[in-house]
Amino acid sequence: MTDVNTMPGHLIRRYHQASVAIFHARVAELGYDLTPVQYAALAKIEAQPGIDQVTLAGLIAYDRTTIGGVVDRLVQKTYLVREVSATDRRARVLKLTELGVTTLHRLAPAVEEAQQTMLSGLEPGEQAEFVRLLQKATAGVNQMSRAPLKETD
Amino acid sequence: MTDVNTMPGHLIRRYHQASVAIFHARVAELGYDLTPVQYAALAKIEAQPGIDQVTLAGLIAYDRTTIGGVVDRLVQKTYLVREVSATDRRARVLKLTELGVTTLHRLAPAVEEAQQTMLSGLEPGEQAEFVRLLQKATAGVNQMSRAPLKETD
DNA sequence: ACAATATAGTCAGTATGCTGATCATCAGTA
DNA sequence: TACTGATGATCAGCATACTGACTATATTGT
Repeated sequence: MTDVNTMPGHLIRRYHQASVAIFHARVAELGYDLTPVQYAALAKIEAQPGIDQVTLAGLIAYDRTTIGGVVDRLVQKTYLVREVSATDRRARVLKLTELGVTTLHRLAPAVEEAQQTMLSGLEPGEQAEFVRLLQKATAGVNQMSRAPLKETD
Repeated sequence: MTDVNTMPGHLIRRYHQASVAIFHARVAELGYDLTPVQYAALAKIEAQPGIDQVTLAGLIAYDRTTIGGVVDRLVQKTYLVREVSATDRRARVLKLTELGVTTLHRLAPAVEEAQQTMLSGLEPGEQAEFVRLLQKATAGVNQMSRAPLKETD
């Protein structure tokens, strides 16, 4: 009898679910309403101002269709500015606003705490090993996703 | 500089993404179009015929709102029958159809293979340890999800 | 220069998940 | 019995993700 609750795929789904809930709770405590995906996008755009949407998607392993909506919402919240690229009129260039930068820095500690909370079921000694294996396992299946990571970072 | 690509939350999102893609690919090879969530629901209903939606949701850690739509689609595909409970007119009782049972059994090997593929980035020795840690970590954050697992199984 | 191809982005449609509200029904109690 | 609260299910609305198709613009090859 193969119980779904012992299958990696099902465990991953549940863990992801909880991880999003934890992130949301921490961020809400500070009075913000940013999703993990939105946060990751902001963080990457800060690191590489002027990045276009497809490159951004590659750097954080998003689907290029999804990124459009994410950027829309961030622009709407005035964390971002999206402009047509001067060198390629197909491309949209992304930059953080001042509010975007402030928000990102203000949320950083809460995001770090959320990561710790996600690992709180493990012994301190197990946590590092788990993250190592998670990185390795994720790297192993990277190409099987529609939105693989492309680290030209 | 804390890169999101080293954060557990971000890794688990990516891993989940790939895991769904792998599942979908394997199932599509057999000519089916079932999602991981739909498969898990079918598997649990087979194990407990006549289960109601809330109990089902608890057993596989779904949100009770989500389960409605999942069941809708499974009913539409004629894998399931949903009837008003004889003992509690609020509740909907779920049972597999013959097609549902056949499909479930036909997909089982592909689902097993998908689980193996998800772990393929790890050494054989690491896989068991990873699954153990994943189970432990997931159990540790179970209560922080809106849809915690309730195993009265 | 022109045709073929590739790329950036969007749109429509579908499936999970969530929040918060509502409705119907059930169970316990005054 | 009538009231109160709890519970099963649904609905509206939003945010990720996916598929597949489409437009506009660049690039490449002849």
